[in-house]
Amino acid sequence: LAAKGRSPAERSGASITDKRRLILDQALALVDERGLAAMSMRAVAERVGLTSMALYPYVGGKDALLDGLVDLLHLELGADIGNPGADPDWRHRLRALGRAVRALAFKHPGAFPLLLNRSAAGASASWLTAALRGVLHDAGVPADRIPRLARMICAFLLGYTTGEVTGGLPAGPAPEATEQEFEEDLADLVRLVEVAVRVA
Amino acid sequence: LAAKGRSPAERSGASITDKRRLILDQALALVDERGLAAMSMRAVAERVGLTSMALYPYVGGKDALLDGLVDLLHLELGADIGNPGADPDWRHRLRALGRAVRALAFKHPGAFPLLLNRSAAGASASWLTAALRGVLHDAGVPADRIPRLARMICAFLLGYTTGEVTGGLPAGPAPEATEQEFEEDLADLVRLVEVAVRVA
DNA sequence: ACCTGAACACCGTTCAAGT
DNA sequence: ACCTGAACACCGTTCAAGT
Repeated sequence: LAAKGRSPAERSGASITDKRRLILDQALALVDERGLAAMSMRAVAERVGLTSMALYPYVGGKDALLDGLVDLLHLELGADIGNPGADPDWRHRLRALGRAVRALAFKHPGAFPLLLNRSAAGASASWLTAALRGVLHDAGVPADRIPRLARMICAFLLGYTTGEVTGGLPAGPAPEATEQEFEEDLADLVRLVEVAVRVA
Repeated sequence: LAAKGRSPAERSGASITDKRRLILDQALALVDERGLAAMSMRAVAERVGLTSMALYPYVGGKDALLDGLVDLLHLELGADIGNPGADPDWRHRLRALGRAVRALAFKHPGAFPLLLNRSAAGASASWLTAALRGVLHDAGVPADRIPRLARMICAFLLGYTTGEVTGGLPAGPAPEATEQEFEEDLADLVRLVEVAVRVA
């Protein structure tokens, strides 16, 4: 699954950081396939073609590895909605953001709950907040209300989608929200922002 | 810490289920004091005064024990806001609900994230949803919108407070929301409900 | 420089055996 | 009936040793 039998630091590529990334990618793939509980240092190492002790210089322990996965998820989220070519309609952008978060959750159901469970320290972590604040700014929300409202929406999106993926939200009849329900909920979110503008 | 040197099933009390509860209580206390990672079967057993193998008949494995903790949290939440003597003002009740959830999070920061991370299957899990639906009903939200809106608010409250307790929400300057910020956010939540009524 | 073997102190869980 | 001892297959992590 990893690159074919390459020797370490082959051909003097920038491999210190590349290898770290390779390990993180394989760890995420493992979590996607077999769940978070199956992600042991030994299992990750085997997937990469090493022994567990060899991972430590690159990812520094299991806890740090989990933080690395959180970073990876944030990066993927950032890539899914690139800043360039942004829709001028903030309503569209807010919906797109919501859909991107939800898509990430379903793509990585095992790892996604880490986002809300581990502190969002990394620089890439603030991407979602930045995007939300941009949306609120364009919506005309007064500047002093933007940080709090962005935080609220972030909490809602992560809580909602985490709940879908873990079953943590006591649902009605269906365990998961349907696509359509989610779209309606996004519409309510848009309305909340519109109210925040009018109240100003 | 547990009851003084009682023999098992002492005096033929209803001890099968009592002992289970005792174990769960001690497990929660352990998580409160030393964190979720420190909660091993062996550590819980030692706290109760048994060996780890003796726990299995009562709580049935570690995974089931964690589900038991989730149930305990839901029960505590239900007790914190008893149905009787409910404030007739739905706005007050909604705020009280939010504060109760937040208080629970800070009382059990280690265990609280389990609520969103594990499926809410137990009967006591639906308590929060039921209370929210009651609030929305009294607010005059049309019946067909209540389930979805209750789910949204639940997702928001759990996501928000989990994020506070874990640091999982990329915050602004301060890591945690202040009490006052939270109150303002609750006010926004009330407004969201008011909008849901008007749109009807 | 990069990796491994061996070892340590822990896990969750089982099952036969104790009282 | 209720509990334990011993054992199994795993963990995360360290460190001296290999190449």
